[in-house]
Amino acid sequence: MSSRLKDVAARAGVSVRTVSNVVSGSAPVAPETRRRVQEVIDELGYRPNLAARSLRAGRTGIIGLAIPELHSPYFGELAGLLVDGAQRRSWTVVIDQTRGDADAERRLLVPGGGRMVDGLIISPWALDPAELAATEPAVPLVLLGERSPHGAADHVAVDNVAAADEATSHLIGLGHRRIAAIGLQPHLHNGTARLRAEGYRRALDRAGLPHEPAAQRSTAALHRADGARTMAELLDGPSAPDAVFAFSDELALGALHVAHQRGLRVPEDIAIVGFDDIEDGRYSHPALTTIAPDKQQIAERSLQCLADRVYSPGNTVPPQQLVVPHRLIRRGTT
Amino acid sequence: MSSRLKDVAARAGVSVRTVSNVVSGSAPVAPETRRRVQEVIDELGYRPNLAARSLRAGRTGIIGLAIPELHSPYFGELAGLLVDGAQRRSWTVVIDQTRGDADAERRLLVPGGGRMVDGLIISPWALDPAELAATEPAVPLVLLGERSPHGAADHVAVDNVAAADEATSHLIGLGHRRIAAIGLQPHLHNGTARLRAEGYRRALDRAGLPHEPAAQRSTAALHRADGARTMAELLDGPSAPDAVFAFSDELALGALHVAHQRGLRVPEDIAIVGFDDIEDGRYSHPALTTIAPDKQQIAERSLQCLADRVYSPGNTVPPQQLVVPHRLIRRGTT
DNA sequence: GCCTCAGATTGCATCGATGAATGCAGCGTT
DNA sequence: AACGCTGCATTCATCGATGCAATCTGAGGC
Repeated sequence: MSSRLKDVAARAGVSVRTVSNVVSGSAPVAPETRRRVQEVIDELGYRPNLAARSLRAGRTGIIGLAIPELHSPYFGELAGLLVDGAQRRSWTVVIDQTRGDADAERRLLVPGGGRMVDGLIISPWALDPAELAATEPAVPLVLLGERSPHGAADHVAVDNVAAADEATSHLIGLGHRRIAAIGLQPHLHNGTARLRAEGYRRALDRAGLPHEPAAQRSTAALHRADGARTMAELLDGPSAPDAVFAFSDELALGALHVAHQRGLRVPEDIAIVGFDDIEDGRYSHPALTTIAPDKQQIAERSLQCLADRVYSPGNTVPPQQLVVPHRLIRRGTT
Repeated sequence: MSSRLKDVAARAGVSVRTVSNVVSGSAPVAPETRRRVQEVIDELGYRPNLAARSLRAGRTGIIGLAIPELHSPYFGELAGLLVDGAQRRSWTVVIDQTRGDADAERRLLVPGGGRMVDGLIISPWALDPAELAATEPAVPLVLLGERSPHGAADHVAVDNVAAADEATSHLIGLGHRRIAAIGLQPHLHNGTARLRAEGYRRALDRAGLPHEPAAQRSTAALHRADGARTMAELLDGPSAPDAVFAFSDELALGALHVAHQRGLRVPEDIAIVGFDDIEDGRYSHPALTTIAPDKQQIAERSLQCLADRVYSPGNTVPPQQLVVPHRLIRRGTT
C-alpha cells in the first residue's frame, strides 16, 4: 500500500539512509544517485511516515487549540488566525471544544488527556484559575483571556478591566446614566467576565454613578439568545436602562434584536456597546459599537510563545503576561 | 522529563510488556500487579507516547478538515459539529484553511501534503472537479458540497439545485418578478455555486420569467462585503430588483445592510432569501429567510463515511453520493 | 505423583525514520 | 610511499509502544 524508505532503497539499489538523505537533505548525495532515487520516489509515490518522524524527533509539529466553541464568531475568527499563523510556521492545529465545561478543560491539561501536541493554546472559561495555576501541564501552555499571577503558563489577553472601563465611560460620556451590564458569569470561575465587570464598576464609580445590582445581569453563556433573553428582562423590569454594555458582541446583537422587536430606536432610546468586534457587528442595523481586541496580535503572540518554549531547550524564559492592545470602535449603536 | 513504559516497568519491578498490558488492557494482569503498576504510573505521571502508538498501529486517530475559512459562520458551525462528532469517536481534528485557493486544496490531496491524518474531509471551492476526480488521494476522502459522478471519494451535500429552486420559487410565489441572484463564481471551478445558479434559473423558467444577465451577479467571495457591494450595484443599476436570492447568508446579510442604508423597507420594498441558516440570520433585523441545510447530518454522515473506510480493511464499498435534507425557513425578510 | 491447562508474565521483533559512527574511494601533500 | 582529507554511502542503534510466541507458575484432574 503505502511505500517506505526501505522499498525505495531496494528499488533504487541504495541504502535506506541514502534515500533518507535525498528526502531530507541532511547529508550530501551525488547528483546521479539523487536523480535515480528521486525517480523511484516519484514512481512509487513515496510519502514519509510522519508518525515515525515524530517518534524519532520527539516533536509532532502539532499544536492544540482548546476553545469553548468553534461556532461562535469570536472564537471562529481567532481560530482562523491561529490556523493561518501555524500554517506559516509549518505547524498543524488540532482543535478541541470545551463547551464551557470545566471537566473538558481539565482533561486537556492533565496527563493522558494529551493529543500528541507539542503545545497547547487554551481559552479557559469554566476552570478555576487556582486549579489552573496549580496544574503542571504536560506541554507548554498559553492561556488566552486569563490573567493569573501564578502558574507556569504564558498569558495573552487584552486589559479587560481597562477595556470595559472604556466602553462604559464611552456610554457615560454620551449622557447615559442607567447603564446595564450583560454577561456576568458568577456560576463559573471565569476570569474574563469578572474583569470586565470590574472595569464596568470602576467606570461607574469614577462618574459617581451607583451600582444597581438589577442592572448587572448574569447569563448562562455569551450567545445571542442569552443577550436577547436578558434584554427582554431588563426592558420588562422596573427601571429599564438607557444603555447596555454587553460582554460580547453576540450578547449585544441579541439585545439589539429585542430592542428592534420592542420598537425601540437604537441608539436614541437605548445605546449598546459590545465586545469582540466580530464581523456581524459591522453589518448589523445599526452597526455595533464595540471594543476590538487586536485578534491578529493575540494569535501571533500566542504562537510566538509556543515557538519559544517548544524550540528553546534551555527554556529559561519565565512565564510571560502579554497584554494585547484593544480599541473602542464607535459605530451606529451609540 | 516525560516518562516511558520502561521507566514505569523498572520502578514497579515488572517488564515493559506488563505495564503496557495494564495501560491498554490487552492481556490479563493480576490484581495486585495491576495495583502496583498503576501506583507507579500515577506517581510518575506516565503518559503514553501517541506518536509511537501511531507508528505501531498504522493509524493516528487524526482526521483532517479542509475548509475555505474558519471565520465564516457557516464553516465555523460545521467545523464545530465535526469536531464534536470526532470527539465522540475519540478522534482528533486538524484544520486547514484553503482560503479558496486551488493550490492550497491541491496540496492537501497529493502525496506529501499529508498531515498525518487517517482521512480527510474537504470542502473544495476553487479546485476543478475533473482534477479532483482524477486524483488518487493518499487517504480516504469525503467531499462536501460537491457532486461529481467520478472519483474515489464519498460526497456529502444537499441537493443544491432543488434548494435554490425552492428559494427562488418562494420569492416568485410571493409575487416578486425581478429576482436577482447574488454569488455566482464563474472565476472558480465551483460546483456548488454553479448548481445554485442552475436551480435559480430552473425556477425562473418554470414561472416563465426571463433570465436577466444583469440580475445574475458574480462575487469574488461569499462574504458580507461582497453582498453589500453587489446589492449597491443592483440598486444603482437601471432596473433594481424587487427580490434577491443570495447564495449564502453572509451575502444576504451584507445585502440587507445596504438595503437599510438606502432606506428601503424589507421585505416590503425588497425581499431577501439567503442560504446556510447561520445563527446571525436568526437575529438580524428583520430575521433572514433562508435555506437551512441539515448541518448536523452533514457532519455526522461525513464522519460515518470516514469511519467506514478507515476501519474497514476490505473497503469494498463503492464511493457514495449522500444527499442531506434541507428546508426553507421563512422569517422576516420575505 | 504426573500431566494438563489457564492465567500471568516475559523477551524479542517490529512499526518507519534518523543521529552517530564507520567504511571507503580518490586526491593532494610532504 | 605514506598520510590525511573530503565527499559519499553504509551499518547500527534508537525513538516508545505493541503483536507474537515462549515461558513460568500454580491449581486441579486422574
